[in-house]
Amino acid sequence: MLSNKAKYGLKALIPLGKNFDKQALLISEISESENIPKKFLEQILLDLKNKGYLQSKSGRNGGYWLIRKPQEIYLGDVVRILDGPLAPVQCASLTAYAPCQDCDVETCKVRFLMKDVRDAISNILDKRTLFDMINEK
Amino acid sequence: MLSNKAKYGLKALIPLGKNFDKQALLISEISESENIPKKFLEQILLDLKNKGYLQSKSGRNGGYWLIRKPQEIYLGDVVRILDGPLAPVQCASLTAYAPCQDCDVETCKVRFLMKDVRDAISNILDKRTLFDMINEK
DNA sequence: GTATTGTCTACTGTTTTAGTAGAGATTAAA
DNA sequence: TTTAATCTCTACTAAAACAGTAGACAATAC
Repeated sequence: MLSNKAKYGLKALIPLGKNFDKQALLISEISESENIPKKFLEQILLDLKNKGYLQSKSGRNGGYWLIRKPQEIYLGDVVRILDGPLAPVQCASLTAYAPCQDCDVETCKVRFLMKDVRDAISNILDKRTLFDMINEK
Repeated sequence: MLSNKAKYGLKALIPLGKNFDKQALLISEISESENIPKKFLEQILLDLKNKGYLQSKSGRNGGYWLIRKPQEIYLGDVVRILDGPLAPVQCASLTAYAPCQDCDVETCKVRFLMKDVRDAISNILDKRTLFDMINEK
C-alpha cells in the first residue's frame, strides 16, 4: 500500500520537476494545483528537502525548487523516504532488512516469494525517474 | 505491505498443501509448526474455508484440509482474500478499482506509475501457485 | 456423555495514518 | 524598521487498521 503521504509527495514533485531551473513554487500553489492539504504538504516537502531533493526560501518570492535533475530522481528513493522500504515484508528488504520472529531466514518460502515481489516492485520504481513519470503518456 | 494475517495464511497453506489428499491437520499443529498464534490462525483458516479453499471437521480426528489442488491455488488470490487488492492505490486496482478524490483518472501520472507496479506484483503473485511456493528452493 | 476440535462474535490494546494547530524564524520590500 | 509573505518546527489529535485475545457454542468421535 502506498500512503497518501507518498502519493502526495510524488504528485508534488511533478510541478517541481517541470519547473526545474525555473522559478520557485509556493507550497500553496502546489497544494492547490495538485489537490493536496497544505499543512500536510508542508511536512512532505520538508522531508524531501531534508533528504537533499529540494531547496527552499522563506518570505516574499520564496518557495520550493528542485535541486536535482528530474532524470536523476529515482521514484523508488522518493517512496522509501516517505513510506519506508519497498519490500512487502521487512525480512525481504534489501535496503532495510530485519528478521521476522516467526520464520527462518534460510528456509521461509513466504520470504522467498516476497523477495521476488520486492524485486518486481524495485524493477519499476528504482529504474524509473521523475523525468520518466512526468513524460509518461 | 503484507500484513501478518496474509503472511500467516500463506505459511499455513504450506503444510496443508503438502498434506493434500492425505490426513487433516489440526489448527494447533499448524499453529505450532509454523509459529502462528492459534486463535489468530483460527480466523485465518476460517476465512480461507469460507472462500472455498479449505474444508474442516470438528471433534476427534477433525482438522483442516485443502480442497483444491496446490497447482490451482494462486497466491495472488490468497493475498486478496486476506489483505485486499494487490495494487498500491485503489485507483490502480484491476479487481477493486475505486477512484481517488485528489486526482484525475485519465491523466494522473502517479496512477499510471502505480498501475505498472500493480502489474509487476500481479505478474508474480497471480502466476505463482501454492505448488510453486512449496517447491521453491 | 465426555473429550476434542472447529465456529462465531465481540472485545481490546497498539500502531499507523492523515492530517490540524499554532508559534516561530526568514526574507523582501515598502 | 515595520510589515506581509512564506517556510519551519513541534506537538497534538481523531480515526482507522492491525494484531491479536476471550469465551461461549456447535459438531463429532469414541
